[in-house]
Amino acid sequence: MMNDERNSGDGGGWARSCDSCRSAACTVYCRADSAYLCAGCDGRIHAANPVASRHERVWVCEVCEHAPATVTCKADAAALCAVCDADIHTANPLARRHHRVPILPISGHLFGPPAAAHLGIRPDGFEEAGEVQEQEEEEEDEATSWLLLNSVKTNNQNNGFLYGGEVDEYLDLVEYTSCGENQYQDEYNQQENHGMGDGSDSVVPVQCGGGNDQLQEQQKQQQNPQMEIDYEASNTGFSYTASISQSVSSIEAGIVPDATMIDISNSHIRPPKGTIELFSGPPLQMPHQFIPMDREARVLRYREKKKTRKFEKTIRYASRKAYAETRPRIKGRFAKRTDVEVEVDQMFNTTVMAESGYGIVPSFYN
DNA sequence: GAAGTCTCACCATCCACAAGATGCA
DNA sequence: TGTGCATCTTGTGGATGGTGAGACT
Repeated sequence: MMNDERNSGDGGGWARSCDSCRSAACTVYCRADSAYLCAGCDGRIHAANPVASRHERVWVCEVCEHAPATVTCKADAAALCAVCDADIHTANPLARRHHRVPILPISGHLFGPPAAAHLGIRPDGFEEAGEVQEQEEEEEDEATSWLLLNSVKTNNQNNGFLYGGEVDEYLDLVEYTSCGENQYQDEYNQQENHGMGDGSDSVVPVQCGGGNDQLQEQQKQQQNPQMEIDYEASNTGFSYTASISQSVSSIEAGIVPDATMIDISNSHIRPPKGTIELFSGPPLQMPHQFIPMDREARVLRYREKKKTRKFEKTIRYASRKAYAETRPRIKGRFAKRTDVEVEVDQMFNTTVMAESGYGIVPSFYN
């Protein structure tokens, strides 16, 4: 199993397939075995015995997905191979300022978001000893780095977002935990069990980086339900949005060249914690007519993706928003309702209930 | 120092959720 | 009487938006 050389795996445009199961895309490279493994096989093989569990593995490069990562870019929060690192961080003087550190090998069980692992954060949420102080210093460098990059982007035409640049890659981690794992699951469960807009405090799937685009996309998905897996392979790989019956940032679809489109929705599997079972089923079907994506396209997509992320406020409870908007205020602060207002409110509700037969909880589904 | 921009705390109310209490087989 | 399950009650904390104050450019 010698796979050290780049692009020696499967077709150039696709993520290298797992050397064990040959079906899923690899996520880690085991140095001891000289093997590229998917998360499922990695967990299976390296949990088999104590010796195997000590094998040091590294993440596969998040850009090309074909070579073991050699460095972690703190600013990008991404693990990159030497070639991608050179490509990305020699593009301009500001990119060269990104703080990169040699990739930290992973040992033991590989569960939990990759970001936490390759950023030196243990799965239990605690940072590794001795890294806290160092990270404080690094954070300053990062801030300088991406802020400067932002200012440059401002001069470019591709901007308009408050949080462009490098920091969004960190926020991807938040997205993953708060949106991918919880929100989407919750939404799916609610839709599955109750349907939309059943009058309760409905969760509004406004956006997780996609804004209204995602809402529109969701509506499309509801019209044409299907299981879909979206993985932002070129990004950090951690903003992994495994969604059922909804997904796919239309932003991506808008900017990624056609030649790369197929790859977007299929080329990847880096399942984070709790999602391995979800993807351990039948391997993804590769389309018969896929167009290989070269490195340039990947790097381009990687960069474009970072530029087009949106971070708008997410309204989780439309009813609360409605109540907040109708609530009396004093200098912007919520004020207590007067008795008169309460009475009027009750009268109104009584009238409505008499007419419709049931109460109404405001909901903002359009 | 002035002007413009940005960030954040504040407030009352609603509701999801968890824990405890209760009833029944 | 003890156990397990379902239902009800209660308490807690998060979410919500407009405004002003302060920090910052």
